[in-house]
Amino acid sequence: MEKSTSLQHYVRGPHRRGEIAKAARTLIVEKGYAALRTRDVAERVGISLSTMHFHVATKSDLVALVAETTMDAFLSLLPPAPSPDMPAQKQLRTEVQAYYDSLLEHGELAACYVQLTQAASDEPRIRPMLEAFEQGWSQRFADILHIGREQGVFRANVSPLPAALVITGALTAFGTRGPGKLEMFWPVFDEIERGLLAIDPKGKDT
Amino acid sequence: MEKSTSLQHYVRGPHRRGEIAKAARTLIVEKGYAALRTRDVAERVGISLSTMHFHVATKSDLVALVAETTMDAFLSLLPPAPSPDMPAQKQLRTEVQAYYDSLLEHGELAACYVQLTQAASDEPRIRPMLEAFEQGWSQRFADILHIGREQGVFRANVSPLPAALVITGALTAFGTRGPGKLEMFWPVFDEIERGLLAIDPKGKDT
DNA sequence: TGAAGAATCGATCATATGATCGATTTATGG
DNA sequence: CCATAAATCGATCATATGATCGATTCTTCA
Repeated sequence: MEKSTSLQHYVRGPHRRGEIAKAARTLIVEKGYAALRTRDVAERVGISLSTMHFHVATKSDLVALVAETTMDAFLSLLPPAPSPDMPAQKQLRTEVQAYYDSLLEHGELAACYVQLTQAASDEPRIRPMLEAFEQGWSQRFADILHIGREQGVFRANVSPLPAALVITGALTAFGTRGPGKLEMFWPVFDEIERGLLAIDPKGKDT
Repeated sequence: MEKSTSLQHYVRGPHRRGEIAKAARTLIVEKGYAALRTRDVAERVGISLSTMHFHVATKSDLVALVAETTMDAFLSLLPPAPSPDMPAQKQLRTEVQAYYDSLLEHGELAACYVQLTQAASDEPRIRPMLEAFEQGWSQRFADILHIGREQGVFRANVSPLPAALVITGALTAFGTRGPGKLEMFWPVFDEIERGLLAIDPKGKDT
């Protein structure tokens, strides 16, 4: 239990903030925001509580840092912005697939997002961030739906924004439920898609 | 600040547990489960911390008590169980209307439910309760959808359970968002309904 | 090479919080 | 009307937790 020989103490630059943010996110996902302890974060990084406070002054700052990095990471996983020149049904699938992949490969992000939602009552600073994120995400779906309606692939009476809220609402539910519950993901999306598609009897047009 | 003349101390019977549960629920809704303090609950009821512990031994017991009473209260607001002999579209509306009413008149219940979801990590005892509740609620919608499909009011290719998850997922999102966001409730539901209804060209049958 | 500053640590503080204990007060049945 | 149990309270404990302080070690660069 004695210190290993090669411990390279003393990390320079802003690297430690990244490590701290990551550790905090992991702990938030594992035990929930309510159980987040600055001590545990420091221990996870392998530094003392004091050092941790040196890099991130207060717990409030820590939460804000986690919120920033988490949502940035999430946004970087999204496909290109919706385009009127691409088939809408495919764009919808792609968008949802990206979310599904994020749940599989980066489940921490969605799970952490849910926790941050709870943290918002303690930390009003992060609320605007969360709202902007959620609104932006819904808008992507609304854009796709609008495009698809123009293209005639979706029902003519689709209301883009409400329909987008249906999608984000239904899919967000999978972020909260633990893994294993993911088996209903595609059945749920398929059901949504069936409800959106224009009835195209016999594939004839006009 | 001196004790009012007529303070009827000493409440007999199990009445205090009810008061405590109610106070705890209110506080959970106001400030979130993470900020729930046994002291605050006691103060809200108007008793000392010791008395509070006399009636509800531990904080864990308190949370379990809140979970029980909250879900019981919620269930009591639901309409009669789905019936194959009634028009499914109307039953669906009724079911959703009941939920909407509960959000308006008893927003504490849905809000508290969301908080209890978070509490589940600290308090494993309440997890089975929450799961049973959620499963039961989704099943009600699944039953209605199945009935409606048989009746021909809903698409023949509706999958009851996935569609039910779409509904509960989309509607649950309104429980988390604060009031004021409720204006999108019915547009969202109308969109869901449009996606479910069988195309009934010109209202002719067979 | 030798300040100067960046990074780290151990010790400690101040407070919050769940829980316990013993004493006291009140209602109730016999 | 009084003895017993239920209900209440104040004081206190034990611990958890965010934060601070001063000393120490390492890195950098002039």
